[in-house]
Amino acid sequence: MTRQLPYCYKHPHPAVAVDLVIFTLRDDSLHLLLIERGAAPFRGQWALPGGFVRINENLPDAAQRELREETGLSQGYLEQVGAFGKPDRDPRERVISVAFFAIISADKVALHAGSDAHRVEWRPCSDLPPVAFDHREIIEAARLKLSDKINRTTTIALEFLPREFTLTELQRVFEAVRGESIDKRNFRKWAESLSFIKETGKMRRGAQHRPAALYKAKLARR
Amino acid sequence: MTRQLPYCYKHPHPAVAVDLVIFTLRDDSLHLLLIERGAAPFRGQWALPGGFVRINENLPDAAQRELREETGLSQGYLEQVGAFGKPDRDPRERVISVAFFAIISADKVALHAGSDAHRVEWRPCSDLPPVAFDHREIIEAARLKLSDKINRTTTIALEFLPREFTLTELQRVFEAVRGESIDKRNFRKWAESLSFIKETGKMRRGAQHRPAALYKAKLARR
DNA sequence: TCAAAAGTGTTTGCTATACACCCATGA
DNA sequence: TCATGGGTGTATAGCAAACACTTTTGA
Repeated sequence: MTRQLPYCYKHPHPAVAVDLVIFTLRDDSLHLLLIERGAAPFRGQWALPGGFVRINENLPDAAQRELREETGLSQGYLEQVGAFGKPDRDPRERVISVAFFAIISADKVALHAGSDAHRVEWRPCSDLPPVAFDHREIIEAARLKLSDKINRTTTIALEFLPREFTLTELQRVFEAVRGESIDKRNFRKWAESLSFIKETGKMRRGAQHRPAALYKAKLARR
Repeated sequence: MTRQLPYCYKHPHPAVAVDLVIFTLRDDSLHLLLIERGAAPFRGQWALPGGFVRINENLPDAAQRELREETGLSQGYLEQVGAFGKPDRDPRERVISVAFFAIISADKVALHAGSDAHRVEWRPCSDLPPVAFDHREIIEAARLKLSDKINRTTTIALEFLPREFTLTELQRVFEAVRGESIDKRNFRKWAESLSFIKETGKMRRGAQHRPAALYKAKLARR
């Protein structure tokens, strides 16, 4: 018995996990990463990537580790959404989940099917399948937090974009996150006042229309 | 051995606690509740009230329970701040703390010294003593969240006040939370546009100055 | 030459801020 | 009568939103 269950406590302890809501922009719309669960419970259902926190691991480190395991990315914006702990949210045992949201730019992702997952897929936020556990609730909280955050801390919009980007691409980020379209002239006037981006002098050519000026962050990222 | 440590798991589990940042307004300034710890670790030091989450208890319920144990109040605004989980934040064992902030009106408090606390005191936010664990960090996060929240969700300002209040008292709430003074005429003009308060028709008399009109929430609280 | 996105200004209304004096009361 | 907070209006500047046409390219 002690062989199989070697960690003993005076009082009952819950397990603690991290779950990740990983956002990206594809085809001008907000997507997030779901995995198809390869093990019970909820085997075969879609769910957020996540896993248990190691006993000496900081919460953001655990989130970072899961992010790397699912996407191959070792950097990317990460922010805590909060703790979710309804007693029956996991049928196995009491599990408190600390949710994080992450933002990554679509051009940098290499998806890895994890050991306990069949498939890993980007799904549009506007059309999500049913998800396991209380992950729907976590996703809603993360979306709220993200749209709050992008309004306050405009710079994180850049996390969705490659190093060089056009103003229209930047506009699409705000439109996707806010879920509404923005007037082009008003947006560009407002973007001029942003102090954290600058023109590169280069142009993006090759499309069947007028070339677009390329911008980048003033402070180098990544 | 099994007698003393009867709860056994295959993997190590952290303990999970809730900690409370309980705000109130006293003498026109923001205060929060601290307890003097009566037991190790940090015996004799000031700390936030809190305790372990029971194995079948929802997180907000645990916070509500702690709030009641410390203040005698069974209602009051409660909102999660987030999870704090540095591996060494508690010297006893790995403890993940889920912090909540609460708002209560000073006129309703009956402080109870808990079983593991010597003293329970209101302390001004502007002049806090050193606190145990990572509670300073939790307090800062809670203050940020509170001032965010009061700007977005104006109605929670009422949580600081008795059922009937004057406009000056309401102004003091915003001033204390924002940490800056507000022009009286601008405030009152803005307050007129609030749809969730109304005049009672009554006046607060008895002070050595002109009586003040009393207001209350349009929707009955408590 | 056509389709498709890039780029560009002005007007209007609302909201935030600055600012100073008289009023009603209790001691 | 005096100290104390209660109560009131106007002017200005800055920001958000509405709104339409010309330009440049690749196919």
